[in-house]
Amino acid sequence: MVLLLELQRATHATLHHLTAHLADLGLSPSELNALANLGARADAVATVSELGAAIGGRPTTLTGILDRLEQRGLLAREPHPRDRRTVVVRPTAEGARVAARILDAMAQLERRLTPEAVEAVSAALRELSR
Amino acid sequence: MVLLLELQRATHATLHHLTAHLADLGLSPSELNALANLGARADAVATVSELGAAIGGRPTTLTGILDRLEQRGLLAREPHPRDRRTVVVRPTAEGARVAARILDAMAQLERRLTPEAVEAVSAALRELSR
DNA sequence: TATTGTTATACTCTATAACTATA
DNA sequence: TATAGTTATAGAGTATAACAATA
Repeated sequence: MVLLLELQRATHATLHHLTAHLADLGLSPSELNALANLGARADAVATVSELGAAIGGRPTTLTGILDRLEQRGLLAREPHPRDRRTVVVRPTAEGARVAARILDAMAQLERRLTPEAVEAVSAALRELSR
Repeated sequence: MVLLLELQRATHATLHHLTAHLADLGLSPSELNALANLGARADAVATVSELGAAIGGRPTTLTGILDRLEQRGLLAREPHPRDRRTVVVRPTAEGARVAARILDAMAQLERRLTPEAVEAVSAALRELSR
């Protein structure tokens, strides 16, 4: 088998698993991904550019995703303290709870693998993403 | 880091790499994925359902993707010899050449990893896709 | 001049449900 | 009755280019 084809398939399958498991949230795969990425950060805060880099999305895509998450009260846009061109994104209290739920569901799937396998896959994925 | 977030990121990054490397083909990521999956099969032939399962897409998505690939002369729809409800999809001669190019670009990326790493990742991805 | 984020536009992907033809 | 694939519709993701505000 070709690894990249398996990669695409696994991404589809895990995304489908997550959206089904978290269907009551009514969030799209990209919305789940964006909120989870934000929740996984040390301070749960990022600029739009940083979040775009983290999820592999373009600024134009981010705008729509963030609009919907903001409209649902899951995150807020704030001005950057030092650069007034930049927008900082921060989860609300409810957004943080939802992010924790998503990360928990992801961790549950991850537990199918041994810690050694997780580390090996992680290193390989970083190498492919270079 | 959360492995599933890295998985999403790697999928985006590799897809972006491939579409840039094969920009002259003018194919969308899903079209590349469908054609490569078809080319990776032993006989390069599949039903619409089989291809949908392979790329993690719904029948409704497949219809559009296959329409465009057919319109470009890269594949043909044929009746199934035994079940007249079923449609068999087969690359044309040009489609087979394009599929080979896509698979070659994928293999090139894959060569960044050792064969052992490829096998480890492959096993882990199958486990996550279950 | 260059960068951040948004808007405008057009195309592609996705999900749901309804439909046709066939089994 | 059930299944394979398509069509219809609406919402979401994507790329490109243009834009305003700021650096």
